[in-house]
Amino acid sequence: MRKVPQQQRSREMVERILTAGRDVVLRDGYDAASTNRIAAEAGVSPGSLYQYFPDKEAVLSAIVDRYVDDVSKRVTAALADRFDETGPQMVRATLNALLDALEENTELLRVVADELPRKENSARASALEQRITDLLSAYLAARRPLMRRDLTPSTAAWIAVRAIENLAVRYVLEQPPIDRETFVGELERLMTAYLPEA
Amino acid sequence: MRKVPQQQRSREMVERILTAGRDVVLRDGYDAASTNRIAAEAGVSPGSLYQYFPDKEAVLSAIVDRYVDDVSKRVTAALADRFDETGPQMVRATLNALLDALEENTELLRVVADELPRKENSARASALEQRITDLLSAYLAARRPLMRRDLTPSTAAWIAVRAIENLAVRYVLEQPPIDRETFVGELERLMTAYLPEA
DNA sequence: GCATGACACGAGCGATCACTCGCATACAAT
DNA sequence: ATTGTATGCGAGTGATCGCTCGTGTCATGC
Repeated sequence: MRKVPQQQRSREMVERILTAGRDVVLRDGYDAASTNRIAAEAGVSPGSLYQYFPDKEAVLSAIVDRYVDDVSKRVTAALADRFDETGPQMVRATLNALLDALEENTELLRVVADELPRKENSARASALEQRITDLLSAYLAARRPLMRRDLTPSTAAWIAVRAIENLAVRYVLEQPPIDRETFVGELERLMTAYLPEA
Repeated sequence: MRKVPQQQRSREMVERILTAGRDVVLRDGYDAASTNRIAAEAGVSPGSLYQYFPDKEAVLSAIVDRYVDDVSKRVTAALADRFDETGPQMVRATLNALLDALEENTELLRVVADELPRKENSARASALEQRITDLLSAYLAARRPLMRRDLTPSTAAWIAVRAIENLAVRYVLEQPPIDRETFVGELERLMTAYLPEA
């Protein structure tokens, strides 16, 4: 942000720009979301937009951040809630929270996951991934005595987290002929089979 | 292709355009790969480029197609070679072929997987995914008597193929602190644990 | 009510882009 | 040699883009 909006009307303008930007992205696609068009959609002049955003990237970044932060919070909250329960319950609860969050706005997910170059997302997404990976890694390390001796917790966590995350996103976007209950059950099985004593 | 090159020199020109395009993409990134720049890099005029390619998309598409087709062929070949062996061997051989193919040109993989919007890839990548999914699905169906009764082969195949593919790509691109032997072993375990009788 | 800074405007700048077209050249067949 | 065609050229077109800046309006403190 180039300048902090101080008056009520400017704060409202920033808000209008963000929601207009999201609307343009949803309606016309990510590539068509030019600053001029977002400003027009928001009923704001291009110059006004640049009073509070340093460049185009900042506008779109703010829009995507809102979405990713929302998903992030819901998933980490679900995981934290069940952190003391058994492995299968943890997987199930976290996965359900993730699927709920992703299914709530499939169109925005499609833009973020399919239209944005991964590069621009990696910082955001990998922040969440890393947080979850660390949590799971710690969890596994605590249970290490019960597990295979040769399995490094961080390795298992790296694999498990990426597998689950990607499968959940693909499931929501591709809508394969697998009903959700079955899907959740299978991923639970996949994880408990891989990490049997967790 | 707008026109089929008939003489030797025009075929060479098309070749020069494709390799120049790949070089530009690798050096300057996907977004910077404009038709003018590719033509300049190839030592060719923009007009000439458009004699054999209908539009920009066709040029970049041809470049990416080459790469994806190459990876595709190697992986399907490896899988077909081991199709009559046991599950673990199949997984190991296929995964090794995939990792070999991906590691051979990490930079191009990065462009295709990280800089290209997934949308533009989905047709290409999902063709491979679908082929492998079908193969694995048939394989599992043939062994169904040995397996859990409630597990639909196509469901298990969908999950297994996407999990392996994504994990392999991410492993090559992110280079997590997991050595390759361990990684292959873990994915083999992940699969054999999930599909124990396969 | 007046001054001051925050706010909003929108025409337009400079750059880039995908793509075209009129023209010159090289090749192949006769 | 001549002719028809395939090839190649590159300046140029029109459109779009991100972004600026000079101008005017509004809110706020005094």
